[in-house]
Amino acid sequence: MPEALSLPEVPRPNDVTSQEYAYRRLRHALMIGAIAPGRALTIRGLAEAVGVSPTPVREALRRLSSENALHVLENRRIVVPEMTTQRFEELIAMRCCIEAHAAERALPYMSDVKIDELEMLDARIDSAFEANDLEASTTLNHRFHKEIHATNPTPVALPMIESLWLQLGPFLRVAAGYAQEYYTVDRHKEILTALRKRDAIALAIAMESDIRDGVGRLGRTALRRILGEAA
Amino acid sequence: MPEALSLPEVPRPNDVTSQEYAYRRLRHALMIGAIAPGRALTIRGLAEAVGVSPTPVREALRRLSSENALHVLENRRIVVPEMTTQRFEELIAMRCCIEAHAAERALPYMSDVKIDELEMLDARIDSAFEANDLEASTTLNHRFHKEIHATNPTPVALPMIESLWLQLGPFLRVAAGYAQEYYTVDRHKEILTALRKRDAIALAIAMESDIRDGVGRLGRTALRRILGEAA
DNA sequence: TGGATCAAATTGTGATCACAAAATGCAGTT
DNA sequence: AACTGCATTTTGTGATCACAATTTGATCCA
Repeated sequence: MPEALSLPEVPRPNDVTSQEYAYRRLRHALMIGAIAPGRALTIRGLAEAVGVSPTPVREALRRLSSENALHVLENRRIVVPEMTTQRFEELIAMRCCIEAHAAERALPYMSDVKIDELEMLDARIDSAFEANDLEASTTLNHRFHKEIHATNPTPVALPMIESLWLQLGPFLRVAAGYAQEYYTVDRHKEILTALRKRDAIALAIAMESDIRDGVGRLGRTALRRILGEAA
Repeated sequence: MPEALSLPEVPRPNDVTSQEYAYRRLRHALMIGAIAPGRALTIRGLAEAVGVSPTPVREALRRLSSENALHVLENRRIVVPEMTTQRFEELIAMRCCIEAHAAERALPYMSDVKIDELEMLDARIDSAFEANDLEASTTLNHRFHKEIHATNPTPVALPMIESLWLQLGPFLRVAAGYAQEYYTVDRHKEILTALRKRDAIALAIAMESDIRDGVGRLGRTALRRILGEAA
């Protein structure tokens, strides 16, 4: 019998369907790395954990699978995907590609008050970081990026970016566990500077640096150690 | 009562689930533009059209929604998204961004025999194009691009690219209907030349030109006319 | 003619059940 | 101790049913 799965609580407004609620619970758990790569998920197990019947859970699982946050094996068993060097490198490269693109397109719509708000958000990220609060730091970092990309409302880019975050999520906690000190040079400051100057090229570079230095460096060292141990 | 929905047939191997089959039927229909933007889809209607019960259809619909090929309104009604100038421009720009990226990364893995195969595929596209066979021409064009991107097996990029095709699909037939003569300069030749030279920059440029000149130009004129008529 | 009202039909949602396939656990054998 | 064979349990799948919300369409009134 698999150990019971506990999903972090998530607020449930009155009008959300069971399917949507199951989706949010599971998605949030994956996003903050609460479920380890390789973990197998059963429909009935999730149904019990969330407190709904199997039917809405199945729909939630299909959604997550389509976002590539879950993987359905040929056995039809559903698992959190394992991370490999190749996949990790691809995810980071794709994040750079799309997020630089999205940031550049958002730049013309960026206002000074918006940049002020981003600066305040960055301060909160620093606090969460110093407090070693991985969940808050991850969530706030996502919000920082999302606020930038969503300045120009982009129905196309945002879902793709969030899918990439979701795919990196489960690996985050693993990576953080392997890095003795997971600090990052604060590239957000460079992003903010580029925004203030309305410098598209500097913005793209800063965005790429932030991604590669943050998750990128963290994950690479973690992967090296994991693979090293396995060998 | 809404007019009955007829979905193009799709082969059904013995071991595919009803849910997967419903997904494939609907996805293919959307991809080749067989369902018009704005069309509302009902679960029971689809279940009857596909010949399964509502349950697997619901899962298929969730998958397509997560790929942004369908849109769930607040009424919980599910519709094929309408195309707007902004969304169209975004989809094309995103295709350029990701497909150029993917093609560049595939380039080092490209063999001469593979390029030969692509050349033969391109010839078939020309034939389908001259025969005014929109479905075949669309399918083969997708295959041409997919063969390039999948040269380096990319579990990350491919699903995102296909999601973009899927979002453009329903609009394709509309666009083709508005263009009196939908011909395109054959940019595939430029792509092939860049591949043979192993020229990454030329490849990215050719890829972008192909996308913008093909669907891009076609859609832009169509949108202009549609919006012109509406005004 | 245009708009409000209300009953009937339609639709999405979620739980339950039955079934088949796969995984699991336990003997028994070598 | 390791492997095989078989019964049991677990698991995914799909159909059906009940229920609530929405939509539809006809009727009535101004």
